Amino acid sequence: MQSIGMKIGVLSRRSGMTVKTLRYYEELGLLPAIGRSEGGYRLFAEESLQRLEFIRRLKTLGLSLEEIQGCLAVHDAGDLPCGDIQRQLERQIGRIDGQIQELHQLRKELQGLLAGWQSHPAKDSEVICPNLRV
Amino acid sequence: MQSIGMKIGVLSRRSGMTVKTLRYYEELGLLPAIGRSEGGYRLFAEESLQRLEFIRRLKTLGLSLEEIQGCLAVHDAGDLPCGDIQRQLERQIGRIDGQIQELHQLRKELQGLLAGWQSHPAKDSEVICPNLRV
DNA sequence: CTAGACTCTCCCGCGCGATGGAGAGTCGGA
DNA sequence: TCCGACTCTCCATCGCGCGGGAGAGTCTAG
Repeated sequence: MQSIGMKIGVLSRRSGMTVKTLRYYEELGLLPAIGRSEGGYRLFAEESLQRLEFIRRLKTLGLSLEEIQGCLAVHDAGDLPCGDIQRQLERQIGRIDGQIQELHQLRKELQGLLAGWQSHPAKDSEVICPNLRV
Repeated sequence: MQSIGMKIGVLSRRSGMTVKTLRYYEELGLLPAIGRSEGGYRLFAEESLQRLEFIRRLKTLGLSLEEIQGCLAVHDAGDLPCGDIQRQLERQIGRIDGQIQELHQLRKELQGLLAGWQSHPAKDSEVICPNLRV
């Protein structure tokens, strides 16, 4: 007695992802089906559940589907993807640091403007908002 | 002798924004033209330059075109938009703080994972990456 | 008068990760 | 046999701020 794979609706309920999303992932190559039923239905292996947990986890960590696909390709080649994932996560920290920097910079600029803000400045026909001088 | 308005190419060169962008802004109602020439060309007033500087400034501060449009509507009603802009900038600071929070949270999570990362963990057929336990 | 610069409208595409719906086919239980 | 649940493919849409290009018309200098 061998497993013949589950249909997409079952995988959807067991994984908590929508049918649409699963088809989308399959289309991208993130989630290979083991085949099709006679009627043309996708059939998925049990391992698909692990795979989806993995995808979900890396997504919450901010990786793109493309990056996740890279990690899965290493896994599918039979290797432990840990090294690859480590590099991706380090890259992700770098991106986050960059974004935090930018946001701090922007926040500083906004704070500076608001610090000197005058609610009722003299009108100046040359500018739209005297506080911004533009 | 009165100004008859400038064509879009002139405004583009003087403002540093592309013709496409100017048409887009006009379509959104951000940048009203004073009319059309006989041949159907958009004609813009000198004030369009101030307006574009204003838009550019608020864009660099992270406001959406829709929010900017709100500020310009106040201006066009004859009022100083400073109060409105102040509220928008405060909102923007709030959004930024939220984003910074999220990024810090995510960074913390990533750091935590990488801190205990093992380059060559024992293989575990139940998971794809033992370091993530998924 | 003509070449070429300029402008017009209209429609498509991008990134990213999906979501929604139409219309058709498949499957299982009563 | 028939209903309803399920699945299929294909195509469109979202947000956001534009960019590209086709095909047609307009203006201006020589």
